[in-house]
Amino acid sequence: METSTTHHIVESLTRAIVEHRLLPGSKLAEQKLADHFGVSRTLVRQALFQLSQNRLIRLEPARGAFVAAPSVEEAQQVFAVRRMLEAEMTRAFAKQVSSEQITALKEHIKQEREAVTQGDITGRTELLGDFHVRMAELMHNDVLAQVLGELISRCALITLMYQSRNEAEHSTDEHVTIVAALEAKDSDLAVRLMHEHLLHVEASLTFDRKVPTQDIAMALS
Amino acid sequence: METSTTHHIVESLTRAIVEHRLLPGSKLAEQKLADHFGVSRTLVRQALFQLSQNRLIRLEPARGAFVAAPSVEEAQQVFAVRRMLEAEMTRAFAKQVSSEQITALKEHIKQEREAVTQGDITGRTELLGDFHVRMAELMHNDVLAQVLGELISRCALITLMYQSRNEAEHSTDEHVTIVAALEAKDSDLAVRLMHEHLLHVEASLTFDRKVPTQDIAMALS
DNA sequence: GTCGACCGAAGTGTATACAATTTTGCTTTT
DNA sequence: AAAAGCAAAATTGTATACACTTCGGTCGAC
Repeated sequence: METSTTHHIVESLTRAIVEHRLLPGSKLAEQKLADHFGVSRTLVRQALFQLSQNRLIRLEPARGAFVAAPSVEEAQQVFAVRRMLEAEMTRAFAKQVSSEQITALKEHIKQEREAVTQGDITGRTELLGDFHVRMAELMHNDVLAQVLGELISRCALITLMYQSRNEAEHSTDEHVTIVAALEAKDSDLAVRLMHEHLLHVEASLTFDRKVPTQDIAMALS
Repeated sequence: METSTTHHIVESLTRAIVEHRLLPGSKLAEQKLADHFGVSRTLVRQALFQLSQNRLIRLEPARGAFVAAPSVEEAQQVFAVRRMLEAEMTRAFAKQVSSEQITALKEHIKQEREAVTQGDITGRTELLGDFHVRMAELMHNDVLAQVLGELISRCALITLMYQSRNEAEHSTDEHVTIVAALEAKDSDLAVRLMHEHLLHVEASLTFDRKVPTQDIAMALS
């Protein structure tokens, strides 16, 4: 089951949504998508269902699929969960940190900087989030990595929508200080820095509301 | 989108899997399920996809659906994440605890006891897990409640498989002590008790391996 | 006697057809 | 002119049809 065609559709729509070519509230009509991708509605429906599980779209019975507009409350709840989870993750990480792990994280940060300086907005947002997932992976806890990944992608819409370049740079700087604390095996400091980092990211999100609607064919070009 | 027919199929299969009428490894053939539920393969496939997202089944491309057999490592990782998350949840809960919340938790524990004494194995496992979700809900953090719910259902298979009545009673007792600590606003104690509670639950799981395969029609009766 | 290839049955993957529901725009009524 | 009603068009929900892959077994070669 589950071919790669569906996956391609999911990826394509995800990018379109996350890059705001499809604005929150836009209707995603099945036949139009099917025509665009040159497949049947069957595959489109599979993809839409998958996207709904990722909270990127909302499925309304008998009415169709719409690009999700995550609420401020939801984003705040996500960040509350992340603070709980990642504070403890950081503590556990510090307890078993190795030089290879530090090297890997530093390497990741290098990529972040590159994306930020190049103005690659989608890439930098993804990389900034991946830093946290990377930590989980380096601890060899796949479940943790996956849960974190879901949480991050869950408010990717909001994060992407409202993160300025300055804030992205600030995030990378904070990643650097966290890694430094980890390298020094100062777990209390690392935990505190991670906690504050997440507070900063949440605070940097300016919770405006934008207008919905857009043309599908245009957005997917 | 998403009607209630598929939901019924999901519920029915979930019960069957969780109650071990369908053993890990069993093949779930689409046409057989469709016949059994009196629907087309379309709806069965929707249900199977949903179940795969819940990790209750595995979907292998072009081979079909099989009841999942969560590995020991995965269960341990899930518990590691739960300890991280729930320790901090407990701390946050203690900081804002109200008498209504305590009452609600005590009421929940009463239900647990009832299920345990009546030997309602499925019910008691569900209620024992729901205690933790209930805490999240009482904090008005839906995201937290949902993430926790997913984590718990993710190893429901294993938990259910290997939890004896004695262990269930022990869990309820520990819930009582946690609530008592919360009521006394002793957050440090509550956090420690929760942490130990989760260690106990994990330790109580005897990680045997059982044999697979079973007849679908039989299992769904 | 064992290994390998081929053939048929069974099962999954995708497309299409049909039914049921919602949406839309026009007509009618007040 | 605004609102309500109705019918046609569009869209979603479900079933079926067909293509393609996998699985099992038999037959034949070595």
